[in-house]
Amino acid sequence: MAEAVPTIVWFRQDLRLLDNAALSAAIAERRPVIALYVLIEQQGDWAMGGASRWWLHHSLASLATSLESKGARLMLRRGDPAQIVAGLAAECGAATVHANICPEPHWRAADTALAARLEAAGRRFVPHRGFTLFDPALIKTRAGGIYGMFTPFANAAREAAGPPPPLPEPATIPPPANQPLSDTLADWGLRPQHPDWSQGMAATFTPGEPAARARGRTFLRGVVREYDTGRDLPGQDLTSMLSPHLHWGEISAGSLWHALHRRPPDRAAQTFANELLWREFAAYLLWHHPTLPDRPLRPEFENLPWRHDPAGLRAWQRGQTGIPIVDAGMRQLWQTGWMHNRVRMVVASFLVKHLLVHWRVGAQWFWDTLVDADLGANSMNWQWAAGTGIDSQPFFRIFNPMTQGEKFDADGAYVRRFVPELARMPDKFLHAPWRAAPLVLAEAGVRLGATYPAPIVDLALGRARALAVWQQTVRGTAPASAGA
DNA sequence: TTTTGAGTTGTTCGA
DNA sequence: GTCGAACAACTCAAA
Repeated sequence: MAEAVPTIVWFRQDLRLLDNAALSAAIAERRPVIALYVLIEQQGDWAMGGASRWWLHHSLASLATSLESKGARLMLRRGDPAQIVAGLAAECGAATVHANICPEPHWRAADTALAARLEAAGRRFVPHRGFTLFDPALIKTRAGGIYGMFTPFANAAREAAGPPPPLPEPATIPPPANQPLSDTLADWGLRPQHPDWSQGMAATFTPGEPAARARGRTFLRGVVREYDTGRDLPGQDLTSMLSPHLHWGEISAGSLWHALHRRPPDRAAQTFANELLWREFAAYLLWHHPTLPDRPLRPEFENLPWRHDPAGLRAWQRGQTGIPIVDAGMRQLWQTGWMHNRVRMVVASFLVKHLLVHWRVGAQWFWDTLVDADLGANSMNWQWAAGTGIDSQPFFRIFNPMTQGEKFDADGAYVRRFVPELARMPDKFLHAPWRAAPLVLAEAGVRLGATYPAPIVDLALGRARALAVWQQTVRGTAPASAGA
């Protein structure tokens, strides 16, 4: 029998075996399957961040193990993806390349380039839906436009054709007779060294499909019941923490969607389904607005007078702003590669509104430090925080971080965990130590400006200044009584 | 085409 | 401490 022609399945942000349309389609061809991952040597602002690289290393190691248990091997190559994949197809004579579609502009550009190269060589690129629940190209307003608000989008999505039932994990994956050459994962240097700052992440997360499935199961069996109210409380572990697993595709959004819809409908499960639709909306917006990471969706905000404030930015990044809930969030991010959603809104609002630092600067810090860094979600949410994007709510909605702390971390469990120097402060002043009398501070062992910073910005003045700037930009008029 | 109802997540003030 | 109104009128999407 002649050497069988292999087919290629190209993994990107779908590092899983279960419910993987590209993988299942490749196996269905009944040819030897070459599983491939290509590391992109991407330059520029949105090159993969440090936390993402750490996650990717471990997720690829996990995927390689899973593939080996099915009889296949994971090929690793690095370089320009279209060139690498087309080159490998030529090298091994593959007729088809299967991949799951990703919404990021660089992946779409790579797919277009690859499809052209393959076609020119008489081969075929076969894209599949994998990252999103719905095909972003098919969700349009009645007038044929692109949705700019969440609720109408979500309503339309619920009426559209949803994800098919999850595909089973393949029993075996037939390998080619001759394995192409592969890079060695360790040589890619994705893990941090000198120093190795990944311990906090490793203590919080386990990358890879088995851990993703386990977390999904645990969440859907228990925690989701309290999701409706509990998800807003950063001091309690009542969120799914599935975001990095979803970003890397270790678990598919579709399988979670179906698991939710197999349950009797309750408010908590509906709230979680809504969060999946927010993830969907972010991918949709990035699909239709590829400039989302760099340009405000509302162009008048190009000219907002952002401040250059290296000292303020550094204090924010290190969790040394003197605002406890902000510092707790930024330290959680630095230590664990993740931040509670409620606190993300607070720290983003603080940077953008109180410090008047450009939202893209904040987005880039998140990009480098989050294990769940996702171009669509990160860009959409920072534009939301800055009021430059999808939300047409009034511009004067400015989070007061002290009030947010008192409301959502009333017992101070979150702040005390990540800002231990304030642990002995009484609840009443924990979120505003600058308001405490000297005796109270002394009894708690706190010296403002020494053991913990004094606030780097007066919250009332910062709010007034932001109101003035946004009002000027939105209405083109100076406010009646500018506070700054 | 025009009209109409509604929009993730807030804060402050004054009764 | 709690509650409702004001903030200020904009943009989106559907009818």
